[in-house]
Amino acid sequence: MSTIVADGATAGGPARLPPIGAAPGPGLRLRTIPEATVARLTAYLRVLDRCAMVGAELRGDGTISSDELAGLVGVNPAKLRKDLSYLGSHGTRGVGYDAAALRSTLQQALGAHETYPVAVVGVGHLGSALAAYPGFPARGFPVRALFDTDPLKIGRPVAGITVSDIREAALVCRREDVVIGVIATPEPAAQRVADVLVAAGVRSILGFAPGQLTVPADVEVRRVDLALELQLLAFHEIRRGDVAAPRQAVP
Amino acid sequence: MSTIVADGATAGGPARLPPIGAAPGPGLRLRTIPEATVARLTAYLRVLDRCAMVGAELRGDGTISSDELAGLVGVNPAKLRKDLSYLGSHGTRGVGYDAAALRSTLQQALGAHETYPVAVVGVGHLGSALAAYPGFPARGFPVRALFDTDPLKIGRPVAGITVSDIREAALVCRREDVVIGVIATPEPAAQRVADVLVAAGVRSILGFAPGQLTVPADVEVRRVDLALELQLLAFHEIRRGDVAAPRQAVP
DNA sequence: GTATGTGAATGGGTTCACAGCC
DNA sequence: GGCTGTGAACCCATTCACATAC
Repeated sequence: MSTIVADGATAGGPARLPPIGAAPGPGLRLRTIPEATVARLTAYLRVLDRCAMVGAELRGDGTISSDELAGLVGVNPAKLRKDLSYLGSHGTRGVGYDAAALRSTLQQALGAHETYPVAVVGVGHLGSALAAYPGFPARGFPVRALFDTDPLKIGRPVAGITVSDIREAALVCRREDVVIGVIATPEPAAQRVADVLVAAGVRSILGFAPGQLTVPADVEVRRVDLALELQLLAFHEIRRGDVAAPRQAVP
Repeated sequence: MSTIVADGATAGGPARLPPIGAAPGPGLRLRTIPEATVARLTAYLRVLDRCAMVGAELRGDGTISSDELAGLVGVNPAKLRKDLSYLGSHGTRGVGYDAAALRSTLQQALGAHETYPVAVVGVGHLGSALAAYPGFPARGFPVRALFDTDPLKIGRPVAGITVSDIREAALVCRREDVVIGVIATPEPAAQRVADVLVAAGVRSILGFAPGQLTVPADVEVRRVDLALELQLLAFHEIRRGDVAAPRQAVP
């Protein structure tokens, strides 16, 4: 399912959307952007951030071409241009993109200026690691609450955050403005936890347990299945014939 | 010489499945199977495993219909049938699939009877959690080696495995028959670690660091970008307008 | 009647190639 | 000259609908 975002210019597309006259909110127009594109936009922003910090990798005049940026990110230049065109972002033909302006546009479109407090449910090995994962706060996702059911864990600090009883989820999530819930519990508890998070008002969930989660339609769920990733790698091994077939099971 | 760049996106990657002629096992026809299908096949197998253990959820005669199985997994029945058709798996029209036979077919196709030893590089919070993650050995991926560069960690046991010096990667990987390498280091070290793993003979890599990894063409890389998952969830929040309106912008 | 297997239709996303502008 | 922006072609994946088989 694809989606939407801010835009200023009318880009290509089968049916060109009429320029929205009276924008509802403050100043942002909406168009649909493929999710795959959104994922890459964050990569572009990340690289531009790094360039901005290092102050290098772009030319003296502060511009960068689609070829250069695409090379840094590792994608096809045409894809990058099409991605950026969804934002109506204007580069300069014959020159490239103004790095600072592009960075600002991306930040705006991705909401990178905002902060999205996160709650992690399940303070086992994985949950603890996520609580301490530096990449989350670094990209605007501070972990502000930890939940568990284990009385031995509740009340104790993990990665600087006191573990709360899952039964207080509604209270704590409201207090901490939690926007995203992460489920790092064993599989059997995952659905129950999802229900609790939804009841607590969380409408975005990242789950690490395999198996489906049933949630209301207005709740967005993403799943990361770590074992599945290994399985897909293993499948390539099989296909290569690398793994010595131990037993020959032939029907 | 030819190198390939690991493509970033979580879902979007073009499943390149070259119709390599290396005839695999006899009897099993491994044509090109879409990667998305492979992912779902593992889900089907997982559900069938659970049914087999519980002994329930399937009818007295040991059959299960595409509607039933699809319902349990949470996918479209037509999709399930098409997925299974890639395996040439024969159900019985008017009846359904023999659960035991289907399970066996899936195990065979996915190599689920095999074991794929894993090495985790980077014994920080995340690496330690992965070393202890029960889902890995449960699905045939025992973690057999841990690597780090920190002298304080080397030689000490984590999750029952002694941490080795990364400089001994080649030796240890060969000794432990490591097939898959997992990179759980901070971002700056990721590329170096990938090089080391490749030199050690590992041809399947799962990376948790954002940013691209450059590896030889015969090495398969998958990436899990945890912060990106949150970013995509956040994007949906923005689209919904849930998050307090981003401050006015747009020149 | 019931449920599979599969061509056909649909839709999303990537790549190509070139028109348009600097 | 160089580089962006974008229609069009292409490819992969999902969904539909129905002929086929039990």
